[in-house]
Amino acid sequence: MPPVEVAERIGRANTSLTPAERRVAEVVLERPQLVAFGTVADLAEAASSGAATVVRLAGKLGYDGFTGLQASVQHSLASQLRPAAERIREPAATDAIGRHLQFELDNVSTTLRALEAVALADVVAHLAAPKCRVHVLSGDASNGVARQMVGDLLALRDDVHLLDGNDVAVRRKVSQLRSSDVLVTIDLRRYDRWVIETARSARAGGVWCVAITDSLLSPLAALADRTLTVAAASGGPFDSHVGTLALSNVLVAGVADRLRLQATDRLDRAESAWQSTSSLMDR
Amino acid sequence: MPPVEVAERIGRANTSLTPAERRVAEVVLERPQLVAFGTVADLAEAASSGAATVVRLAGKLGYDGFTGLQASVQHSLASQLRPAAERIREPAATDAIGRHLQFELDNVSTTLRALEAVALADVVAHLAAPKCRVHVLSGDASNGVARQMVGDLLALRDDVHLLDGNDVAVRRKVSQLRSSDVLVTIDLRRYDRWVIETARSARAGGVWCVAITDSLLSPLAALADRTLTVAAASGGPFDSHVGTLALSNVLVAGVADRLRLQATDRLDRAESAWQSTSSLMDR
DNA sequence: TCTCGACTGGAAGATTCGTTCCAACTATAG
DNA sequence: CTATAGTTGGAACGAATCTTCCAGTCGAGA
Repeated sequence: MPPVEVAERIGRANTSLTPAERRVAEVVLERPQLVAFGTVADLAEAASSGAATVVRLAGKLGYDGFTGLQASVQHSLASQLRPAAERIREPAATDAIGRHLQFELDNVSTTLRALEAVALADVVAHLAAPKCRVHVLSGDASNGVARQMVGDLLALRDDVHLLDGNDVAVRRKVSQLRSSDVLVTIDLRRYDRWVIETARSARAGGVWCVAITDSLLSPLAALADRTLTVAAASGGPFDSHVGTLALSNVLVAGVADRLRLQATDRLDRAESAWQSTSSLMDR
Repeated sequence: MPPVEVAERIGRANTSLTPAERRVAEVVLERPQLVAFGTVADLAEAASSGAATVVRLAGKLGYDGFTGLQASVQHSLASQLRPAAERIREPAATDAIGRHLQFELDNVSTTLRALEAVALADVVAHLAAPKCRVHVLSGDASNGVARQMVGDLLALRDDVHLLDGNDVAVRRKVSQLRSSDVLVTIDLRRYDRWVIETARSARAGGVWCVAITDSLLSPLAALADRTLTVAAASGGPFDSHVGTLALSNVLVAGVADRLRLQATDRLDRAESAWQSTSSLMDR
């Protein structure tokens, strides 16, 4: 939602900006109103820089001083104002992007609204249980989201595993499950047979199962101890897993909240490891 | 569309306005941007009145001079500028789920609104190019989303690869890139150094690069041919990649649209393979 | 360690802007 | 026709803002 004109120029000047100028540029992108309505001093304060730096940035971007930059932002904002009011009356989304936007907003909204607090708390409690092992099982279509969940949970606790690989490997892993383990199964309509069967055999072994699926009528829901439903409507050829990922984020945040002490310790250790190898960069 | 605050006051003072003041008030209602962005002189000229009349009107409306009137209009305009339409419906943001809901809705909304049609078309064209190979490179935190994208694209076309594994493997793969290839790099702030360096060396080899990142000021944006920005605000400990996934879905849908014939053929073959092994179930 | 260059923010100067004052103008009542 | 109250816009004043200049600071390289 930042103005296109200035965003374009900032992107072009990206490499030639000094640190202080970069701070100002970030504020310009993130808070355009401050540029449109505010003054040089306001921007400078928000960016923790001097007024001169603000003016220099404007010049570097090709504008005629801060006045030129401000005029550009005002123009962009004004053009965003009219259509905004008119689009509200007209919910019809003609363009492809707008159609996707509606689908995805609806997926997120439907998925999270359907999530009940008690169900969430129950699942989180199991995922945060200290001595259990967590296994994530996913249909092929949602494999990436499942990996995302595993990765996030691994940053918070040990013993989180994705059940994948070939059929033999999965069967071997499932045979090793303990009754104290937790299984998260993610699969939507057009269910993968092997996923269902794997989940069923795990359940038969006494593993506590939570299903993340598209309907309470799903075969997954039939064998799970808890079922969380997701919306996956899409404007494209495949199901959208945006709602699923949003749900995963809520679960992960819940686990992080429960494991605050251990998790922060874990994160700190990871952080210091990154620091020592300087494998992360801020800019 | 006119700001409620001033409209209210103008309506209240309706009868006590002089002719010239009335002309100014009309302009204020019909062209609020002129008040928000302009000066006393601008308003006076638009209303064919003197500057003093403008100031007098502001005082009559109960504002502290023109400055007060302008501040009021700016405030109203700024509130109309945000995607407040979705937030207002939400009753409150007290519970954890509601907070996540707001974050994720905003991520999706901001990300897809920032997507320009021409940029989308350009990226889709490259991703759908017949003879090129597509490589996806991702930071650790967005690994799952990257895999999701690779999986979806693989359902539509050949030669889509995720650049991962150990450092040596990645370097080997990068060294094999051709100038006709396409590289999709996904990484957000706290950029993984190896991702940036890998992308840079690929770019040096003439590979067409698209960056999916959180800001135009990202180091990725500096070296990419195209940059798509995503919003990743989160109520949890980690960045949310919901917006990124939504963007990926739009890209995938675009590619599917371009490759309709080949893609449907591909999907049909996959479908029949599933059918023959009955590896998918409807219920 | 020293030098040179780039970067940065404070301060002065120039400009614009908001406010106020007041003379000119208009309309209405006597 | 005249006088008075109300209205209006130009002009001056003071405040705020933008711009420019410059000395201090930091870091890289010799």
